[in-house]
Amino acid sequence: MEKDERQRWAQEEAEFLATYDAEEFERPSVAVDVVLLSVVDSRLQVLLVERAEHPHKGRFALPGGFVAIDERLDDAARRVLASKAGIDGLWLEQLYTFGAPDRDPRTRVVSVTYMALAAFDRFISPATEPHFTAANVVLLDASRPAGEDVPIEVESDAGEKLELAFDHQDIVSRAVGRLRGKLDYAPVGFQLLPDEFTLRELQEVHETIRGEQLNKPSFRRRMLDSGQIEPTGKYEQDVDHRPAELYRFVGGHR
Amino acid sequence: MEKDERQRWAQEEAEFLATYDAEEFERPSVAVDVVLLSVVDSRLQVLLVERAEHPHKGRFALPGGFVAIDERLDDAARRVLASKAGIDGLWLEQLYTFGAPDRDPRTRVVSVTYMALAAFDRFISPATEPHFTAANVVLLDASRPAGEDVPIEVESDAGEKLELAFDHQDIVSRAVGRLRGKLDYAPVGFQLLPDEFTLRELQEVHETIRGEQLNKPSFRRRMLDSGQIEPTGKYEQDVDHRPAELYRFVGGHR
DNA sequence: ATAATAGTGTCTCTCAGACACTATACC
DNA sequence: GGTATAGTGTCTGAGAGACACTATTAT
Repeated sequence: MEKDERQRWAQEEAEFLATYDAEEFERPSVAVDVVLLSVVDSRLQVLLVERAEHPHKGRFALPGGFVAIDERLDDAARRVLASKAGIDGLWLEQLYTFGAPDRDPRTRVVSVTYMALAAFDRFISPATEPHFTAANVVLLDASRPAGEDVPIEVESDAGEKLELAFDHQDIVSRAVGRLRGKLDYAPVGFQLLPDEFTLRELQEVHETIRGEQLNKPSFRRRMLDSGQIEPTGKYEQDVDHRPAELYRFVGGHR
Repeated sequence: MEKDERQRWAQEEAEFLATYDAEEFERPSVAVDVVLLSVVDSRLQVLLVERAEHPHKGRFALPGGFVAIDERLDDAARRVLASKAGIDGLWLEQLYTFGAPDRDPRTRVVSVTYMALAAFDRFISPATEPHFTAANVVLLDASRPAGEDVPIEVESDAGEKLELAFDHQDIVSRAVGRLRGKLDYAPVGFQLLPDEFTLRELQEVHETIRGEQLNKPSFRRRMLDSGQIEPTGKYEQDVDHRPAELYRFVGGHR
C-alpha cells in the first residue's frame, strides 16, 4: 500500500466513524453479576445480598450492577464486589454470559458473570464490615452431594431452601461446576486459604468442593510433587495435639 | 404472606416496571462473534470473512453481528453462522465475552463469542455455497506448535501471517485453547468427523488439535473403553491397503 | 500412659506408553 | 511374494488408593 493511499484509507475510515450512529438500533443493557465463593467450616458458601428494590424485592441475589459505558467488564465486577460486599483484591475470573431475553422483567439485560474466591478470613463478615447491616448480607450454603450434575440448591444457615432472584440459581450452579472443574488442574485451593495453611486444611477445602473424601497420603504426594506449595518451617499454634507444619503457595501471591 | 399482601406486592412491582426508564443510562452494543473451527487435512482451520465495510475494511474477521433486542444470544450466533457462512445445525458453545472499551472504534461493543465445530465435509466451501464468492470467505490455518501457551497465529493457505480485525486474534486463540482443553473430557472429535469414521481419522483429529503424536494402542483403548463409540461392522472403501472398520459416535447425533 | 492428629512406607491396582507382533487388504 | 495399514498382546513404569505404621504434641 502506498503512502497517500494509506492516508486516503485512514480518512475514509475516520469519516465513516464520524457519521456512525450508535443509536440506530435498540440495545440491551449490560450488567455484571459476581459469584463470590468461600469455604467456611467445610461448607461451600456464596455471598448474596437481599434486594432492596423491585424487581424481586426481598429475594436474595448475587451482587451485581450495570456496566458503565467506558468501564472494563472486570473493573465493573471489582467495583460491584467492593461497593456491595466491601471486599477487594480478590482473584476473579469471567464465568459465563447470561442473556435470555426475559431474564430481567425491566428490560433486556445481558449479564456477564464473574467468579471470585475468598479465603475464609477475608470472606465478608457482617459483624466486622461497617458498610453493611447483618440484614442485607447473608451467607448461604451452596454444598451439593458428591454425585453427578445435580443442580445446586442454595440453603440458608437455618437449612431452608431459598429461591434466588432472576436466574441467579443457574449462575451459582455454573460457578460451582466451574470451581470443581478447575480443582484438577489449577491452583485453586490457595485462593480459599490464608497465606499459610496446613495440608489438612488444603485437603478439607478440596474435599468440600468435590463433595467427597480424599486419600491422605495420595493427596499429600500430589500437592508436594506438584511444586505448587512449599513448607515454611513454621507450625500450627494452640492445638491440643501434634501441630501440623504450615505451607505456603509457591509463586506470587493472591 | 397473606393473599392481599401478595396482591399489593405484585401491583407495586408492576408499577415499578411501568415507570422504569431503560434509556436512563448510555448502554454498550451487544454483538456475537463465532469461531467456526474444523480439521481439514490434518490442519486446524477457522472460518474468516473479509470485511466489506469500515472499520477494518479489507481485513479478515470472524463472522459476527449485533444481537437483536429480543433475540437469544445463541440464536444470534446461529443466525450469524447461517447468514454469513451458510451453515446451520452445528454444535455451538459459548466461549467468552470480550468487552474492552476500545475494542471497536465505532462505539462500545461487548461481544459474546461462541465456538462452533464442523466436520470437514460440512465446513464451508465457497465453491458449493452460492451465498458467497470465493473472495469473501477464506479458510485459514490456525495450527500451533505442540508447546505451551503460544498465542495462536493465523496464516493464509499461502503461509503468510495475517492480522485479523478488532481483537479477533485473541478470540481465536481462546477458542483453540478451549478446544484443546475439552479434548480430555468431552466427546469433541465427533463434531469434527462425518457420522462414520475410522479410529485412525479420529486419532488424526486429536493429534491435530493437540499438536503432538499419540500412541496408537493407548488411543484405541481409551476411545473403545470410554463407551463413546461403537463399531458399525462396515469398512472403508477404495483404499489400497487393509480397510479400517468404521465407527460411530454412541448416543444421539451431532 | 492415653488421646489425637501429623506424617510416612509399602503394596497393589489401574492405566498409559512402548514395542513387537499378527491380520488383511491391494499390487 | 511385497507393501501398507489395521489391529492386538504384553511388558513396564508412573501414579493413586488402601492400610498400617511411626512421630509428636497435649493432657
